[in-house]
Amino acid sequence: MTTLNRPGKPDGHVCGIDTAMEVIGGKWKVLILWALHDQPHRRFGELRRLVPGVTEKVLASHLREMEEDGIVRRVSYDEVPPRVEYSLTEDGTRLNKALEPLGEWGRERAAG
Amino acid sequence: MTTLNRPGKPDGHVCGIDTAMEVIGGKWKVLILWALHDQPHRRFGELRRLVPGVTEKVLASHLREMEEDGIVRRVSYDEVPPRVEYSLTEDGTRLNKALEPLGEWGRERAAG
DNA sequence: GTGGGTGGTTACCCTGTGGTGAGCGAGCAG
DNA sequence: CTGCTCGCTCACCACAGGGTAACCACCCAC
Repeated sequence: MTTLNRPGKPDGHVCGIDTAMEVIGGKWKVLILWALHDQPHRRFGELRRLVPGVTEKVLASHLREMEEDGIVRRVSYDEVPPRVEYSLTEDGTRLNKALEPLGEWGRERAAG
Repeated sequence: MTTLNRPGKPDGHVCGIDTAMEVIGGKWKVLILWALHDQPHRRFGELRRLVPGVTEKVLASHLREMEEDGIVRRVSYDEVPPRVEYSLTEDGTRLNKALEPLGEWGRERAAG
C-alpha cells in the first residue's frame, strides 16, 4: 500500500530500511525528491515536467502522501490562477541526503 | 516489473537512484540483503526464517532476480538433502553499505 | 462567449506483484 | 514402505497501485 492508509500495516519493521522503503515506495517518489533537491520551491506543473511519465493524478497523490509523511511541505497561495509550491522539509532533505550513496551506487553500476 | 524481464524497460533513468530502486524494488529485497549482511553464507531455509512473512516462491524468485542483478551469489552443492548457499557479491556488499544511511534515517524516524 | 492556463478531483479499468497451496526428487531414519 | 527433510517449481488467484480520461472552479485575453 503506497497510496494512503498508513493505519493498516501491522507488519512491524525489521530494520530502519523498510521504514524508509515505505516512504519512498511509490513508483515516482525518489524522482520527485530528486526534482525537489536543487530548488527551494517547485510548482505542480514544474514537477510534472521534471518527472517525465508521471500522470497528474499520481503526482498529486504521491505529493499528498509525502506531505503526510512529513518530507514535503505544501504551500498554497490563494490566487488566480492557483499557485501551489512544494518544497522539502528538513526531514525530506535528510532523506534525500541519505539517498545519495544509493544514487552513486546506481550511477557506478549504470556506467558499468 | 520487478519480477524478471530486464529487457523491457525503455524508460531511461533520470538519475542513479532509480537504477538502484529497480534492483531493490521487490517487496522483500532489502530485508534479504539485511539478512545476508552479517553472515558470509546463508541457506534458503535460514533466509526464510530470517525474513518473516515471505513465502518460498517469492523468496526463490527474489533471490533469482538478485542473482541476475549480480548482487547475490548462489552456490548449490550436489548433496542430499540439497544444500544451497547464498552470499553477497562485492557489488551487493557495496549496495548494502549504500543502504546504511537510509536505514539510519528510518531508525531515527521510527524513534520519533 | 470561448479558449487557455492554473491545480487539482472523480470514476473507472488494467496490469503486475505477490500470496496460496500443491507437488516433486532423492536419499535416509525408523 | 512410510514419512521426513530441503529447495525448489507450477498453476492459479487476489488486490492495490498506477494509468486513462473527463470534469471542476476561477479569471483573463481575445
